[in-house]
Amino acid sequence: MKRITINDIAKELNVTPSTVSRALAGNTRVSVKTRELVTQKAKELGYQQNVIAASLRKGKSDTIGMIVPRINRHFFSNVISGVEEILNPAGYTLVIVQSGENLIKEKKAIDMLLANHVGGIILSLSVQTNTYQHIETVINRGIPLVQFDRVNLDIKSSKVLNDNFTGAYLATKHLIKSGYQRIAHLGGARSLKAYDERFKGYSKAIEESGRLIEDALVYENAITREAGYKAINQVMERANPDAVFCAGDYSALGVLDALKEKNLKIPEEFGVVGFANEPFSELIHPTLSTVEQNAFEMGTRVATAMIKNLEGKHYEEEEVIPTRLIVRDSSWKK
Amino acid sequence: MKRITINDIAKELNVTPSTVSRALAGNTRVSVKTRELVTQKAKELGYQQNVIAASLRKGKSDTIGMIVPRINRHFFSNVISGVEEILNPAGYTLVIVQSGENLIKEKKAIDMLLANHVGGIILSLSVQTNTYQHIETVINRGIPLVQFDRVNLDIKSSKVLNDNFTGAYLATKHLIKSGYQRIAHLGGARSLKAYDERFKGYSKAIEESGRLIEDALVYENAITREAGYKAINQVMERANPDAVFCAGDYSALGVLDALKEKNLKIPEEFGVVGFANEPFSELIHPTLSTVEQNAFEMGTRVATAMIKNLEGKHYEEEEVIPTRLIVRDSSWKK
DNA sequence: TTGAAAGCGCTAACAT
DNA sequence: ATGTTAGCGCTTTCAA
Repeated sequence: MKRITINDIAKELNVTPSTVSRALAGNTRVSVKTRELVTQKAKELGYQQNVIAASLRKGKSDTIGMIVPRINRHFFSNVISGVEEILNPAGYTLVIVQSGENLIKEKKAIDMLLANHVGGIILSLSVQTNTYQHIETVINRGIPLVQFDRVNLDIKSSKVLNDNFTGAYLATKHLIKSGYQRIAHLGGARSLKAYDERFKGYSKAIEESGRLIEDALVYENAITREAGYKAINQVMERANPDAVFCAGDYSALGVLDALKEKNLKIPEEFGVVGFANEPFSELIHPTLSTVEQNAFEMGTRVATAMIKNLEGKHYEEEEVIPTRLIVRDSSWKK
Repeated sequence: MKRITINDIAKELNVTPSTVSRALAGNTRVSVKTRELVTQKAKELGYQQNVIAASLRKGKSDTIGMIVPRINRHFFSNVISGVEEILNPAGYTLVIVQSGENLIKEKKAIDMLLANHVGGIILSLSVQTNTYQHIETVINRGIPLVQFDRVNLDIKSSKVLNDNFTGAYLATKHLIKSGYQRIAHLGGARSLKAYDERFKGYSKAIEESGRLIEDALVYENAITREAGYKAINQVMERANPDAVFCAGDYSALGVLDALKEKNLKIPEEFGVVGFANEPFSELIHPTLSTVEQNAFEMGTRVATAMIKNLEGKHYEEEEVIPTRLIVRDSSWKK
């Protein structure tokens, strides 16, 4: 079962491959008649362009590489959907690779994508990433880069970010308004800007209310359910909180575990707000107040930025996607 | 910033590109010394193979295409992880495309992958798919195909399936043993084998217990939360069930909504078992009994089957991955 | 408006 | 053990 090439079409029509190539590309320097003839014959023979050959010749491809820490996270899989929504209709193909939150795998992923001559790379850094030469390589090769969510600000590229600061600020302010007095914060690794911003949003709200940031109320690096459970227990022992803003829904889950164990009433005796609006957050009991990140929209913006880069070059805007507080049963206090 | 090619290496070393190519491929017909020289120079110059050129020349590539209905489903994203786990270390690259449960997008995805000359295609059919020429095309092109989960049995290819039948059988049997009398079933589209098998497993267990399959207790095509809610309300009106086996966790969620609305005690007055072990199933209240599908393992098996196809050709085994009943609070009755 | 010719970077048959 | 040569399928100058 040999594949049909432009040469086959050329022979059948007694023209040259060049003409066929041009006709197929819709080049107006080919007569309308010939173009029609070619298109029709192509369809008749079941011709399909050999993208590989084309991109070898052109030195670039319409394949875009995307590196994410994990594909099975609600946030990332929705960003991916958003990216595809824009990229596919525009004629681009998306290759997705997982770094698994691992620097070495991230480097390999970039190597692989470069070896495959992708037209551009979309990247969200792994937690581990603390060295950036592999990313500079992308820039140096002149390949468009769009960073999102977990970005490195020093690297020159388009960036699409969540408004983590405002999300955290609103969440904390909401806890304050609800009447909670001693509001704790379970954060993530502050080396990542996303988590640092959430901490800053928390701090701003606390300070605005005329209170002090107490170190004893803040716990860094607790983003899993287990870590959240342990962290809140420690904070409760040392700082007597009556509410907590968690930098992630999973740690909030751990907090709920601990509170139930202690038979504390939620939200009457203790308020909880998470971050990310994971699907489970509205399914658990009590339903979890949280911050929505608009992952899908982020994806569409990322893709749009990539296309601009691909077309015009040197589009280095930094976009911020708004976040939105969702108040549910874990924090609303009459 | 020009890329280093084998020609550059060849010139520097005063050998021919062929030698470099062979050396890089580890061909033993090149002297050990030359091989070392080449490898070192390649590293020195920062050489990176141009995969595009290689695969144009070889007429095939190490890129494997994978088409799934949705990437943001727990099951599929975990299958993907499993596939990557095997494929990446083996030197293959995975391109993931979503069909969005849409036949037209599925066709386009296949076209795209074929145009990109992928070495093989991994596929799980969309719900809509009822025509199969586009898949035959893959076979006719001689490109290895591995189907998983949502497969078409008439198409000749490797297949990896869940043991839906046994999962459903065990789930239903568990409800029977727990003492429930009138066990309903909310199923999916029976045109998909997966859902048909679940229905059959349910039927077998019911019959074995000496009861009859009552049409009024069975509801087809309810796999979302909303559909589950509506379906169970209808079934309760017409057939007086005291338990239900749902073909999916989402419909089970809808069932729980309805039961809570009616103030029925779970599991005392009504038992529920779902299917898929979605992450939320152990987070909701009551925790949901369900059937685990071992998505990750399925992925590793799929990848292994693909590699066998890639190497030996015509490996058309049909593998079945065991499922496992997980009993939680929604069904255990003392 | 079309053709001729070259070449993207690599591999593989066929020498030597 | 290495070199020569040809060509994968396409695009793109340059020429006509």
